[in-house]
Amino acid sequence: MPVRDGNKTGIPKGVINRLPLYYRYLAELARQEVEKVSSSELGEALGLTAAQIRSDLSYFGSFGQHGYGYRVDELYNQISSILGLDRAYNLILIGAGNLGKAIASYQNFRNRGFEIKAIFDNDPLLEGKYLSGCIIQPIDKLTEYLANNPVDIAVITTPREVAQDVCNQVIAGGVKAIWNFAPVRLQVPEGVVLEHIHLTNSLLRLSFKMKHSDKIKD
Amino acid sequence: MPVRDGNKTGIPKGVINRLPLYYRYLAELARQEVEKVSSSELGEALGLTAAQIRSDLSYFGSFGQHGYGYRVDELYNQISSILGLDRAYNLILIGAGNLGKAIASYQNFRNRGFEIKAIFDNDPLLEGKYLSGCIIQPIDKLTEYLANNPVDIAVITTPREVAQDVCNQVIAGGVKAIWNFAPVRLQVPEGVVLEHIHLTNSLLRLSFKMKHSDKIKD
DNA sequence: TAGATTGTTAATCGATTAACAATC
DNA sequence: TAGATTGTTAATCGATTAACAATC
Repeated sequence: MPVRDGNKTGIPKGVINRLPLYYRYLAELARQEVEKVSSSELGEALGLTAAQIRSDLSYFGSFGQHGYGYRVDELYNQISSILGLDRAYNLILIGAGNLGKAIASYQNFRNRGFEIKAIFDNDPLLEGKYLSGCIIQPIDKLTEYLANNPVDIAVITTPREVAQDVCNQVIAGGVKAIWNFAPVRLQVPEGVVLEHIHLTNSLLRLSFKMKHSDKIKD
Repeated sequence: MPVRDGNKTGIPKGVINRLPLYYRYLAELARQEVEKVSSSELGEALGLTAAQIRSDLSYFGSFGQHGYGYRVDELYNQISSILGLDRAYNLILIGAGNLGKAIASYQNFRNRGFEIKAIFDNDPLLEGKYLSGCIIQPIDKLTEYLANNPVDIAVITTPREVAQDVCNQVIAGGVKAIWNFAPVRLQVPEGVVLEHIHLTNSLLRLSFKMKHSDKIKD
């Protein structure tokens, strides 16, 4: 499995954004029991060039066959593995407000091996209630929980005021990945990975595009 | 107000992503009653180069003063206007499940002039209930509503199966902007703008980063 | 084999950064 | 005026695309 690039230069962000697209489209093809696909067919379907798809894949190895294309099931498995979907993840969720409830109830993640194991919230009215099969615990139980249970990903759906504090706590407890929904740029040390879903920024981009739709690239 | 670029080449995506950052940080500075800020101070705070900030702003005009920097309140107002926040928007929300409820209850948008005026859902159990001050209506009232009320933005929080169909309906009703939370790539005609929040893609990126944290750029 | 499509290199394109004249 | 910082051009960097030898 020759890899185009050592870990000197790294994987460009655009590649990381496109991998989930490939994954999802290949999942769809596999469901339809399509056997093979070429980079130009993939490009056609996803609005990308064939060259870009081949180039993206070549960061991770050679998965196709000259003159044939890619076997759908094989490429799907390879990309699943590249995305880290060949294992299960333990999640905890901090903040059981509306957004936290929505995420806890969302089944798409669970189906792919991301399971919420514990939920924390500071509201005494929520304490002891069940949400998606988890009992809601007060946040001062968080450190104890982290000391006794393996946690891969912390999902932060708290108000912005406490998000950084919660973030620091879970990092202190050894969590290495944070999925943040609070509207604040969290500071994390080297070695902790972070994905941010920022609803307001997205809405502001939409508003911008409405005002400037004539002069937007792409 | 000399603009660096006609609408020949357009505004790069990166600029659109950064404008909300500038907006939010300037709002914070204004709240703290800071009077002036330089591009290097902004860059420092946001993890960007001073040159990039000046370059981004120059797409829209010249807002600074040589030898001084930028007046916080003035730049804040200018960026607000660039983002289209100098007016109000009428929103409708289709899909009153967990995610729809979370968004309807989220006050951050309303404070900036984005107001949800109507909510639609196909579930007969929800019909007639109130959510954030709106009565939940069946989706077959949607076309009639669009014919009689101005709608700037449709928020789609339906299941993926019906999202494209709902999208087509609102576009047929004249809506020019769609904020999509359903896990599907919506097809929209020229002239309709689209912002997509894709929770699963974000989680897959996080998973990827966990597996490859050693070889990621930036 | 002939036809097709990969993987990869070279060429192109676009975005970021550095540098600096303009100027408050 | 001297010092500082902008707005913009030129240089650099990185990502995308085109081209093609390798090969199934």
